[in-house]
Amino acid sequence: MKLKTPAGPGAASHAETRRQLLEAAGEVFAESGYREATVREICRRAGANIASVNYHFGGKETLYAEVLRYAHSKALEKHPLLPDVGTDATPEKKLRAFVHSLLLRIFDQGPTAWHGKLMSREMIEPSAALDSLVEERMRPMAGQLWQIVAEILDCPLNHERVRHCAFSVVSQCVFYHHCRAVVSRLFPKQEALDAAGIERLADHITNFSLAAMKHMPAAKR
Amino acid sequence: MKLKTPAGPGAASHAETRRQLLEAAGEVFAESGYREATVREICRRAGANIASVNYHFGGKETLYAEVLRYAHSKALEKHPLLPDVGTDATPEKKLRAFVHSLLLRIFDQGPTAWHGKLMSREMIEPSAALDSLVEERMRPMAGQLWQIVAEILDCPLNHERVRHCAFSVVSQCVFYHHCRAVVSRLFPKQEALDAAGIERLADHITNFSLAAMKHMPAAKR
DNA sequence: TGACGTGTCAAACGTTTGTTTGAATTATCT
DNA sequence: AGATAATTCAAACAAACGTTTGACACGTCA
Repeated sequence: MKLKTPAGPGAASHAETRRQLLEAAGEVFAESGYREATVREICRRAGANIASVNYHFGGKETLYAEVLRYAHSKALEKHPLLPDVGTDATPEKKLRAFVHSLLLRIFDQGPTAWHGKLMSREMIEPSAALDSLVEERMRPMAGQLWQIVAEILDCPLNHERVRHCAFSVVSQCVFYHHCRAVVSRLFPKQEALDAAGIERLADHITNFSLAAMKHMPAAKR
Repeated sequence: MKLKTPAGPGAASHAETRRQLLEAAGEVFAESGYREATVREICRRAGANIASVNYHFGGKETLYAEVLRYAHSKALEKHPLLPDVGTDATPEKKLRAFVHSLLLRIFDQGPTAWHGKLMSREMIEPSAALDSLVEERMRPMAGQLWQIVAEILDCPLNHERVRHCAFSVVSQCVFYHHCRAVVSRLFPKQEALDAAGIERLADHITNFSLAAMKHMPAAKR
């Protein structure tokens, strides 16, 4: 990897500049959204010239599409779909593992924390990239959860109640992330969601959902 | 209501122009977000001049704040917080009423369907207007829910568990709307959320949450 | 060395944005 | 009717945006 001296420009490689632009663009797009994000700010953070976006990607819109694909593959390589739970574990333990893993994925705060925010924006303003994202990443996840829930409920997999309860579980996981703007305003001194906070949140969601599924009134049909 | 002839303008009242601007702005802000929405498009839909936004509201940002407050009060007046339940009702019935009313507010599909979309955008991209909105509208709502939950849990109001469970209830309500892009892709023939569908969803969320709160393992502290 | 292709740079381009302006129009009151 | 304040209008404003441009620096091969 070649170091670029600030004063003497020039010798940075094609691929390296591309990568730095993608990383910077991911940050800025996640923070500000597509429209409010400016090419100037992206280039500033990437340490590149204003014209570099058009030179390397052809334009702002093409860059955004590339960033989504880049984020997708990065998230896949960091958080494999199948968590490490033995198939012989109790469904209760599987649910706990599923919830915890989902929370970790959502609240990932590494240097690439913009993946989650980018996806949140896709929820509200879906682009063409969401279709493949749902099919490749979310449908397998949903299938896993349904099997766990169906085991706990002792229901057939395609029962309506399985779907409802699975959504109830997922909804609690995504809530603190999606609505963090309101939550943090309601509780200014809310505990930071570090590893320990995520553990406790996972405990609450699991306990809440398990108690619910085991004691819900019988299905009407 | 007075019809305004395009050629000969004039006699629309101050309040009427304000209202039409608020309605048009609600639509456009919900469709495009704050940044992408243009004052020109808002004025075009309102049948008003480009300068009217600055004349009546002082600017785009002030208009947006007014639209948020307008949307919330309209939604609240259409679907009151706790409709037709007396203070002597059981906490179970109160919870059911709260959930149902919240769902109605979120999924309102009348000519003012932009309320929900507007709130979703505020969650992901909070503006300065969210602060007052949380304090004036959402904190009282949260207070009501806490009282109901505390009654059901038989806990003191400021117990951590009350807050967690209340969030679990709300999260289920907002999920189907917030993540509808994913839900509708997972189930292309998802049942439409008409009045009956909302009733059934309210039943599920209430049953799920009541069973959870009544049978959760005892609090650690 | 010299010519060529690649990547970077500062500057400028044309467009769109929110906002301002000053005249024109309307309503209200004496 | 005439005067005054309120409201609307077309036009123009400065700023910010994405994009384009032409010159410049560097590595490579003849």
